[in-house]
Amino acid sequence: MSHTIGLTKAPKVLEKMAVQFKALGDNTRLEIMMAVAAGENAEACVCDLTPDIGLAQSTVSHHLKLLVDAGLLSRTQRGKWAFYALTKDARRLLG
Amino acid sequence: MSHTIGLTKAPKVLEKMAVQFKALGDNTRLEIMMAVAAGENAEACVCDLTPDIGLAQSTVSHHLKLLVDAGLLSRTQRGKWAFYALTKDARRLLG
DNA sequence: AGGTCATATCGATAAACGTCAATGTGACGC
DNA sequence: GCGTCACATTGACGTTTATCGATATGACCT
Repeated sequence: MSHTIGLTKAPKVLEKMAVQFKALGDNTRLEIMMAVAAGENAEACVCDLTPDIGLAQSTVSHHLKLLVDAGLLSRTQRGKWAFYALTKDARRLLG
Repeated sequence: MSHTIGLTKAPKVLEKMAVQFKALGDNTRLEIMMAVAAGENAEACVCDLTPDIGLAQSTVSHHLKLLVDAGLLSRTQRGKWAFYALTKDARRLLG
């Protein structure tokens, strides 16, 4: 048992952590995450998110893609709408 | 009991979270954190960190200041050396 | 097929960021 | 006090990022 609390990670793991932290390291994206979490069934579509966030639809879409790529949001298409929900990683990091 | 898992936070809290996540959202700074955690007594001085990281001393110093400002590292001067250690926030986020 | 609605992508622009070399500061030893 | 060592700060430079408006895609309805 070491005193390092198992904090030392492989470069690949470190890279993923950096991507996820970077994705959450932005006020707008944190607000998006909160808005998604607060949505009905803990999910939300862009049409609900955009007015909440108060930025252009293209900007919100851009942030959503970034969060999905980081593994923090999942995307499900239902009809015309795209629904986003928090992943396990996101709940672990934000809990 | 709500389904939002208490994820909705006050703006001030959100701001602090963003600052901390942003600070950790960089490979170099994550490596610094790991190097500090791996140091003897879970602390390290700039002279030890700089060769580990492989960047200019001024760059390492810059990142250290950023991490201290984010509340993720503490700084203690002992003689000529400045020792850095992980804060509780840092251990919670990296654990 | 054509129209419309929801979302994604593109191109541009301004601000923020990571890095370095050079210089400043502050503590120690002689 | 003077030189030196450890670290911090400054100024500059190229890269990345957040944002927007405009345009493209893709699903539904008639």
